[in-house]
Formats: sequence, structure tokens, C-alpha cells
Amino acid sequence: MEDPCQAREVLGIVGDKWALLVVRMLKDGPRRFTELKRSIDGISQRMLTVTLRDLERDGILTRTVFAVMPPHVSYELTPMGRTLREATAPLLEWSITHLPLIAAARAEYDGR
Amino acid sequence: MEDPCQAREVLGIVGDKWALLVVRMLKDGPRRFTELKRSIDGISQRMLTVTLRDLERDGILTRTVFAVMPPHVSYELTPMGRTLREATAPLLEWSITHLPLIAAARAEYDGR
DNA sequence: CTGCATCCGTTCTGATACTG
DNA sequence: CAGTATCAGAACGGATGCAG
Repeated sequence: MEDPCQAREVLGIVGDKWALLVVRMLKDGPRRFTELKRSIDGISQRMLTVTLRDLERDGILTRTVFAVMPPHVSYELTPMGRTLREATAPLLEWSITHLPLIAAARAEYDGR
Repeated sequence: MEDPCQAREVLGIVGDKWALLVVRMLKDGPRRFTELKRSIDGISQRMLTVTLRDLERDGILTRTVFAVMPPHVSYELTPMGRTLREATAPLLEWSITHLPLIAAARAEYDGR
């Protein structure tokens, strides 16, 4: 974990605003497209599609199509995806707990 | 760590490509503007300036100006910034170790 | 249901030039 | 040294309509 240049490359992948949230939503098992769409507040259909395709391309998750009517597509973390999910958990937890502090710091900064 | 909506808010802050790298560069103590510019490969002066200002605004780091000639500005993590750095360490470590695997997955995907 | 294609306004970024 | 200002091109992101 010494090369900042490499870190930068991967942050371009996992540092995506939506990617980490998608990974998080898949932590308890496979989910369908519409389930993800509903549970990730504010994501558009387009962004979810793009994000899922990129994550599939990077080997973070798998996409399984069931040829039934109506169509049914399931997304699931790969083993590598699960290790990513573990690596991001601390950051997400930090985010939640520090949101009020950040908001306060920002308000004070803007007040000057 | 249950509200995905809140998580999304903070990811807009810390999920920034450059922000995590700046935080990482400050882990061993204060650094000057030019030091950061040199050590973060590929960042433009403008992006470093913007990133630093945002992180200062959010209470992640402090900016100290020494009124000497030539000018001297020092950036240092706040206590909150240090907890953020700890929370991001696993993700950065993951990034480094999995970069080859991601590249391989991507190459295979593109080959189809 | 699960997308893809297209349009189009907004935002981001780098390059460049200039300042205290 | 550490910025700010400006500009133009690139990338992002949402809305809409269509398809298997």
C-alpha cells in the first residue's frame, strides 16, 4: 500500500459515488435490478445500468439473466467483490457517524 | 450504518478521487502545498487547490499560512481527519492489492 | 422487467496566464 | 511559493422513448 499512483487508478474505479453503494446493497446476497433501483435513493436507471456494467467488467459482481417472461436479472458479488465490500465498510460507517460533524464544520466555515 | 441516503451524502464528500489521496498523504504529519502537488501523481494545481479548500471546509484538515517570504502554507489533518484516514486505509490497501486482478478481469471482459 | 439509444444542459478538468 | 481567473473541451447525469 505504498504506491499512490496505483491507489489513484483504483480509486477511479471504486471511488465512484454509486459503486460503493451498489456493493453495499449486495452485501447480503444477490439482488435484482429493480430492487437495487428502489433501495439506492436518487440513482437514475441510466446510472445504475452504467455502474453495474462497470462493476461487472471489473470483476466485482456477476450478472445472471434468467430467460423468463418477464425478464429477471440477478446481480451478486464475486469473491473479490466481497473483499471490496469488507474494505469499504469502515469508510461507510465513518460516513454515517461523522455526517453531523461535517455539516457543523461546513456551516461554521461558511459563516465566515 | 443503516441509512443508504446518508451514506450517499458523505460519499459525495469523501468519495472524491483526490480527497482520499490527499488525506493519505497527510497521514504522517503536515505537508506543504508543493509537497502534495509533487507527491500526488497527475493532480493539477487547480484540483489540488479545490480539494484542499473543500476538505478544510468539511473540518478534515487545517490550513496554516506563515507570513514569510516566500509564502509558506501548511496542511494538517484534524482529529476528525485522522479518523477518516483510518477508515479509508483498508480501501486503499485493497485498491493496491487488487489492481492486477481488476485489470485482468477487465481485459477478459473486453475480449468478448 | 430490464435494459439501450439519444438528446441536451450541467459540471468537471486541464491548460494557460497572471498575482501577492 | 501558493495560489486566482478564465476559457474550452470532456465527462457526467437526467429525461425520454423504444425494445426484447
